[in-house]
Amino acid sequence: MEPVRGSVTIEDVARHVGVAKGTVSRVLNNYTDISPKTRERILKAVKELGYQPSSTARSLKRGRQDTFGIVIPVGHGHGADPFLSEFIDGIARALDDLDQDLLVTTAHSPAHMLETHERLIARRKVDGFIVTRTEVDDPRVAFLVERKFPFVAHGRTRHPDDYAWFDIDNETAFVEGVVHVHGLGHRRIGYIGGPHGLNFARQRREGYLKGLGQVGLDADPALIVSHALSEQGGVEGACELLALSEPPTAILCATDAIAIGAMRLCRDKGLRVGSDVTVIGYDGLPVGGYVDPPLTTFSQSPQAAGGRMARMLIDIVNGEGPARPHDLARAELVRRSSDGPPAKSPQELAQFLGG
Amino acid sequence: MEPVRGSVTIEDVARHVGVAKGTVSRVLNNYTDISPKTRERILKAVKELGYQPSSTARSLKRGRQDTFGIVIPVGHGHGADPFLSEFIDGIARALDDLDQDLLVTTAHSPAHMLETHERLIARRKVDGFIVTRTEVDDPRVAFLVERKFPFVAHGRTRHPDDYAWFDIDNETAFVEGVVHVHGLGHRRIGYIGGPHGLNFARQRREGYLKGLGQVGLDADPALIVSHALSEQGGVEGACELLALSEPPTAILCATDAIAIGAMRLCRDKGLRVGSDVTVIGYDGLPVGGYVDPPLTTFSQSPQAAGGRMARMLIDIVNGEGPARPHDLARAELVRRSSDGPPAKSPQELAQFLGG
DNA sequence: ATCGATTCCAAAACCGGTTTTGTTGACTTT
DNA sequence: AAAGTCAACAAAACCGGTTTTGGAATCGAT
Repeated sequence: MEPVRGSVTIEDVARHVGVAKGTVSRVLNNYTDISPKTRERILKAVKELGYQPSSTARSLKRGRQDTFGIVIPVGHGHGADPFLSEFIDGIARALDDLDQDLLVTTAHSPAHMLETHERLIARRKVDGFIVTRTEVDDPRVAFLVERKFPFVAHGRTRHPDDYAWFDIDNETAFVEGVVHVHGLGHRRIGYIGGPHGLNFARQRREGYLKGLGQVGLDADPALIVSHALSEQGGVEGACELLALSEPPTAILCATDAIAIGAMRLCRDKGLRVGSDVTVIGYDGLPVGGYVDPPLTTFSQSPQAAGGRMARMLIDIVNGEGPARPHDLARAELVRRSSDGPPAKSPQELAQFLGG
Repeated sequence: MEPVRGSVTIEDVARHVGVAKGTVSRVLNNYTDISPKTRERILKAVKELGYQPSSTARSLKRGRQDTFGIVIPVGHGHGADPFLSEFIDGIARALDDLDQDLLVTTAHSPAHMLETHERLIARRKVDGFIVTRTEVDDPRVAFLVERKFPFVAHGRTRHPDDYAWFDIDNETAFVEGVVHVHGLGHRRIGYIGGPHGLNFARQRREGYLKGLGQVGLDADPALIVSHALSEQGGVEGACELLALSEPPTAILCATDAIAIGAMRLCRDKGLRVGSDVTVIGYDGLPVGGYVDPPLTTFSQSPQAAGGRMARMLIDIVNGEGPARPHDLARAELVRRSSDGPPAKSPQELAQFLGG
């Protein structure tokens, strides 16, 4: 059961030229102590024989895999996260330029997730990780920090100084969101957030509150609700907000999924989204362009984020630049059609819904 | 610049127990020529020291990487293919059980794609490939067949006997599609297809034609149009079909993207999709559930496909089962709301559109 | 008591690279 | 002319596993 070993090795090249294999290696790695003549002959032979070094052998000696890992969470049943696929796309593209590869693994539970990281480290399959969807107390981050294993996290945790991260300025985005709808004429502005455990959810809520302060509006606790980060959560959140005696005319949602659910409920109640009520999401998911009306949202270009993080990670692994780089990117408001000046006052809205 | 070599090696374990490292290896690989006593001691030490073999070293000797590769096409600008992300999800899940990993790479052109496959083979980073979105004359398939490198293709090419594939029975699905809308009462049934170069597009058209024969309808060449596999293509296709003097009341589309474009055009023309005109897609993309009305489509569960292909590939690499397994899965009609009995006859439709 | 067969394991070879160490001849230097 | 330098490469060690080879101890058979 001999494994297929058809490929040409460095030994073949060396024999073909009549030098030691170490010499071939030195040429290929741009050492300077080889005469130009020999160098040429070796390079020629390499091309002729179509030699490519075995990354396995090279890894063994150098202790580097030229591979990064990403572990994506997969739920029971519910499909792949559309954000992640574009994110991975961005990482892979950037890595292609850097001659690195990306190992993608799935995990179905937090424990399994940790286990997978551990396995990939122990088996030495990757040089670093890209950690997605960071939580406030993220066990993966804690684990990797403790093991001193290179990684870049997408999002900050409770202790953001301990490691490298790339994040979106969630807070500023929601400040802008509030200012934007305030500018459109809205005065009752609601917020549907997610579980407080998630860091970005907390930051977005902070931004919402800060924005209110900035435009001189008081925060009404009744206008702030928290639900699951899903369409269903959006439905429930909107339902709760619209049941108020003085309902909001604009609803800021922590994610696009929530916003889509909220929009659906509004429509079901007979409201025209974009005039009767403004709904704004966050994520910039492509699906937001397909819903009716197309969703106005904050976009953070998953591809760009992935690419940036890949480059940060390689710098870390190479020991270039700061050991724990931080990068805060700005989300951009993508105006589609789910926002607009309020067509009804909160009172009229309540009356309409009541009748 | 010494690379981090903190991890415990097989040598450490051997020294700790007082045996040769070969002996440790034999225990770990379940050889039978080690006494139970020694075996126990070694296993205990392995657990104590938390030893995990280096996959790199193991790969070097065994010539296997326990890694499969997938190269995904990325276009200029347009985002990641939502089908692919779920597909990858399915593969990664299946591989997790099989103790394999998945290397994901991107390619921005057919040439780059070939080059990437070649690089991964030459560098010996993967044991096999999963090839997505096969074309009728697919250079990747030709290349891999010629190199005799293990792979499983998603879809058949012109020479389907030369290699292993997993495919959806496109033809049968479209036969069913025609039978379905015929059962709803439609008699003018149109078809918007894609470029003939794509194998699945051809098969779907065949199925459409066969379905017409089955229900006793004549094929009208005017009802068959080909456009790009995109929303824009769908818009153009529907535009062409609705301009006919006797337009179709049902439109079968080769992909969901096309169907979504077609639906949009119908709505823009004032038609109610699901009653005035029936539109059916193919792919089962999640986005189909968000459009208005939700799209009726044929679904092929990307996850299931990915999982199945991963298992096929590992059998091939292990030399188990047939050398070139084939698997044909059935697509399922997911009825949402874009189909229904025709509310208007073709004549009424033409009149409505003309007026 | 001797021999062959087993059992169990040590020692060494090997995978294909990279890196360290050693060697040779040419070229300076005093 | 002897000693020291340097350029240019060969040879060997090494990375951490797996596999082959070989040998000592035990055992049963003759």
